[in-house]
Amino acid sequence: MDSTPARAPAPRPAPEPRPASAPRAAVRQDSKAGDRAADGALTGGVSLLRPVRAGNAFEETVERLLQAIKLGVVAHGEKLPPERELANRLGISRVTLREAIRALQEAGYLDVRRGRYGGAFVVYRPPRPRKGDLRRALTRMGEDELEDALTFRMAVECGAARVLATTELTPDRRETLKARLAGVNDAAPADYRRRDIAFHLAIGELTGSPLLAAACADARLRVTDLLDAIPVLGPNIEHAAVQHAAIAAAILDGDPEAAGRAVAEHLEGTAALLRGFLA
Amino acid sequence: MDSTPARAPAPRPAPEPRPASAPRAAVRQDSKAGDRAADGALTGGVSLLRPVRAGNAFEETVERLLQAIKLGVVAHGEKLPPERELANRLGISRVTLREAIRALQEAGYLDVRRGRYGGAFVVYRPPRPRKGDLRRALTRMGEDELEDALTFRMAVECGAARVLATTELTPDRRETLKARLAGVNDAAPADYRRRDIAFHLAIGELTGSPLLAAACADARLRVTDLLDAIPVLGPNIEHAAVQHAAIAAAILDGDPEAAGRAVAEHLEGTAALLRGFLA
DNA sequence: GTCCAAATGTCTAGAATCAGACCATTGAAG
DNA sequence: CTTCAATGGTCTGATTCTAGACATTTGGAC
Repeated sequence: MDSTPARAPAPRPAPEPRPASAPRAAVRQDSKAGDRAADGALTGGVSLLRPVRAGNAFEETVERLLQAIKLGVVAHGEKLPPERELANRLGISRVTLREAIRALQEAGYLDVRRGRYGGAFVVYRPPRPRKGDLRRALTRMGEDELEDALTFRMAVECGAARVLATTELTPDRRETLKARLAGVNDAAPADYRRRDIAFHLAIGELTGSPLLAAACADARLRVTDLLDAIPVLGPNIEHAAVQHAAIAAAILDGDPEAAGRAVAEHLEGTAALLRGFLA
Repeated sequence: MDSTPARAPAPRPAPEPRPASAPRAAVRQDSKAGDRAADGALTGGVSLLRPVRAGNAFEETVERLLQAIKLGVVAHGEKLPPERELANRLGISRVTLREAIRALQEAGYLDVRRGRYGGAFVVYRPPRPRKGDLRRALTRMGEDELEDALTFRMAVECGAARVLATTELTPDRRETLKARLAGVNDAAPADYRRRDIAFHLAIGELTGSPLLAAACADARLRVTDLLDAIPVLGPNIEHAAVQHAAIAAAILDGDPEAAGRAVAEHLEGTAALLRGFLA
């Protein structure tokens, strides 16, 4: 602790649970909404006048990198892109990026080595879930937020699957989808979640729409902590395998409705699983 | 041009067209994707290592407010919330917000009055579209980006409709949906777009998921400039009315598949209309 | 007519962020 | 063993953004 850098004397890589100011009230049904529905002001203000930024650049960067690590986008043993390039891609200055990396390093997610062939290597494996993890994770995000995340994910992934099933897919892309499906089924237990994520993200990415791909990734990572907190059980895996197969089949068949339905069923199952562990 | 303020000597409320560096290649099909599909690195990096922020706070704020105005969330003659409150909701400092408001004022979107009952009043009506507007709007965003936006919107709105049709709706919410539908049908031509937007946004908002509502708003505003650039024609309105009715009916019926299909058809129509004007 | 509340307008000090130049370390190639 | 290229490490000055105090304007209530 000799030469403390300019800022962030105690950076918090796991951003403290937000104040969550008001006590939550399940899905408030804004009763005034109906009044001026026909022609008055739109209620849209709620969605448009929301915060422009989620936090300062440092916090958002830590969050992003942590997501990339937890989702397995950069797997254990791999390294992040060089600082200069990464800073560029993230649209932030190198200084800020380095602060974020340092925070993740101190939190034990990264191992930074210098010199040629150096870099920021990921040293992190999803921990075996322990009892109480789920409760703790839920406390951090709140019930409303969970419902929000689940609903969001349902909509976005169903939509993506539907779109993908409508698209004329190149052989390349068909292969990718099949490979990802096989990947999940072949996965060792320790790697299951990562492969599962890969399959789900593929649906978004194969549409060729960066916006949609980003939305799918966003939707998924909002439930990562929760899902990481429940054990991967045999029967669930088998159940999921059937559903995954149905999703892939519907997409490859070019049947949008079936694709949407299959995804909905699958995610409904996941949501039920989560709720089950909470009850 | 006498007393130039501290910063932003020439704030650009309509952000200059991004460099769009490389010549566009329609939906690049990344042929390397298949290789490591099964177990290697996810391609997800594309979505996760994207820019953390879209610009500086000032630019993003201008953009947001402009969207709120163009989407009609704050209609002509209404005023924005007080600066302090708005700055709070947007999560930025009052100084930054004021700069954004000033820029919009100088660009002729807002009329700011002080004193009690003062505020920033919207003085803007969507201009009558003129020939060439569409081309110009498209030049600003690029073809890839247009396809991206259309795909994104398709997925998100279909998903939202599906979710909404699955939900048990309160009478209140059913009424809101019906009212918005009626609103579009009753609209004077000048107000048509605003009411149309209101109907579409309602689908997202009624799900009760802020994330989903925001995604729907985001999806819609990415095509606002384009849609504002094509005239509102009688036959199209009638066609849209039928489709709107089908969407609402499917949702109120609780038929997710029909809802998804109806939205897909409607948006396909809109997309075709756009492409038609471009061909 | 006076007062007051609600709004915009102004200022300042300090923190966060940036761009870019330069230094230090490392491991491979020659 | 020397050299070199790729990488992380450090520093600095300028810019942007923030928080909060304080000033001014306005129109209604009494």
